[in-house]
Amino acid sequence: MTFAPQNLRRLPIFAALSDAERRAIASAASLQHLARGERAFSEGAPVGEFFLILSGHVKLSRASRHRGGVILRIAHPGEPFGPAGGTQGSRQTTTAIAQRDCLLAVWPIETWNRFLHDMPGLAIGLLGVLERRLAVTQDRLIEIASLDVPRRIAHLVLRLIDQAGRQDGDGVRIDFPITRQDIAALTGTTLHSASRILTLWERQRIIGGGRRELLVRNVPALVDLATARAADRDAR
Amino acid sequence: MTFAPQNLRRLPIFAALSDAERRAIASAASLQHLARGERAFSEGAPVGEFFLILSGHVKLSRASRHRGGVILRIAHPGEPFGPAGGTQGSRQTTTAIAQRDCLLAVWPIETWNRFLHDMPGLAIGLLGVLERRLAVTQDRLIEIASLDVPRRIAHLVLRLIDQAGRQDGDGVRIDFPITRQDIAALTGTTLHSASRILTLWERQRIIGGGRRELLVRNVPALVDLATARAADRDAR
DNA sequence: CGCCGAGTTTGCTGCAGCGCAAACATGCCT
DNA sequence: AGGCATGTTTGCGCTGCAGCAAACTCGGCG
Repeated sequence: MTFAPQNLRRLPIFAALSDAERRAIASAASLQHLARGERAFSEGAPVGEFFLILSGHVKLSRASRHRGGVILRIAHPGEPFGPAGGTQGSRQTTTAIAQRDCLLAVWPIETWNRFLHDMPGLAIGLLGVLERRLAVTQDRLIEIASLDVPRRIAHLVLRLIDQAGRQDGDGVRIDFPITRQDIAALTGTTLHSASRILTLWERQRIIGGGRRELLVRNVPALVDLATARAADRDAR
Repeated sequence: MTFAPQNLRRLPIFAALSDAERRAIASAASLQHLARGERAFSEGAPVGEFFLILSGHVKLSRASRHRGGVILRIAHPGEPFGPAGGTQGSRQTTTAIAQRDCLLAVWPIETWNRFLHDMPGLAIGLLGVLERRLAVTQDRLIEIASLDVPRRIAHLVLRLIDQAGRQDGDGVRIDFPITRQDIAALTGTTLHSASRILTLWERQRIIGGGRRELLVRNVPALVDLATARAADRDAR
């Protein structure tokens, strides 16, 4: 994605703005490159900027004393991250790490807040984005609170397909690198449990891939695994 | 709380509005009573109204085939519920049940959306509310993903104190009725596990109360339980 | 081109906590 | 005042999965 006003129009966050407003926002942005593994900010750091992903994927995680850490979400191209709306909190609550090389649009937080107050459509757009984010977070909360580990992972993979799936020959490829550890941190389990389950599914030809890769060969089977009632216990 | 514009000013959602705007919003509302156990809407029903709690507490829950169901949040006086921002989704994703008798302000969703577009300050206010809600939901996600059951319950009780605590003689009382089942559904565990833990804490004089009641006698002890590293395993 | 480290697989063991079952308490309704 | 429904406690067995340990594999770097 190039960073031009006509592309910005396609983004939900900017949908309710006029062309002039989009141009003003675009021209106030600076671009930032982030290599894989680099971080845009760390947990606890003062909030200084508002970020929008132009290309790449950013992992937002929080450390937890027990377990390795939990991933709150993975942000995809076109999505903002950093201070949710810009209005609250002066410290970052998460650490942002690039899953792959990224190009980011960046605004100083004061500039962003000025836009937010001057352009009513921006608040509306951001409201929609936050609503959607809240809905996804709530879904994950329900899953983690009520499903066992295999079902949680099945739901996660389906969500990843939805957010970042790309048709690829005989299946759907998740188009950014993701480790078993990441999958564990996204579903509230351990690397070991996640690895076991994915290996099993690979043997069943439901998924494929390798190191840092994830390819879903049989989506319907995954849907079954995600939704089936306990009673179908036919592992191995 | 009476439903008058000068009281509305104190609510975060209306903070950025002018008096005239608040009056317009107030005069467009209708009032609705909800007895304990009654529901404002059910999961899957079409979204028709935007709700604001004037008094009482409303439980927002979602059924899940496994487990009894999960509580997404408990909304308190001054908080809106129903369609998050009003902009997305035509179906309710949760069921809203009164934890105790409630008085609600209600707007038809079209009216609410009109306000949202005509009053820039309203979108800003709602944005802040959603940000806060998202932050709380994320906290819960982290807890449930990384902490064991006793710690999750300790965190929950502390959060309840924060949201609905009222000084009461020798301790802090949660000022709405809440069952062990509710506590289980808020922390992703079973009634039985929750009961065991709370009974233990009652014997240790950390909490008290009875049927549908919760009184915290020793807050620092709870903070310890919530934050202590695994290593302090001194039950009984 | 071989070493090294990051990522992954696999086995084994123990236990937290779920599932089931049943008794019990307490407030509410008639 | 009694009966009933709702909420709570408690016991017990079983198991999913965390926790530890170790081997293995691939890709990249010197």
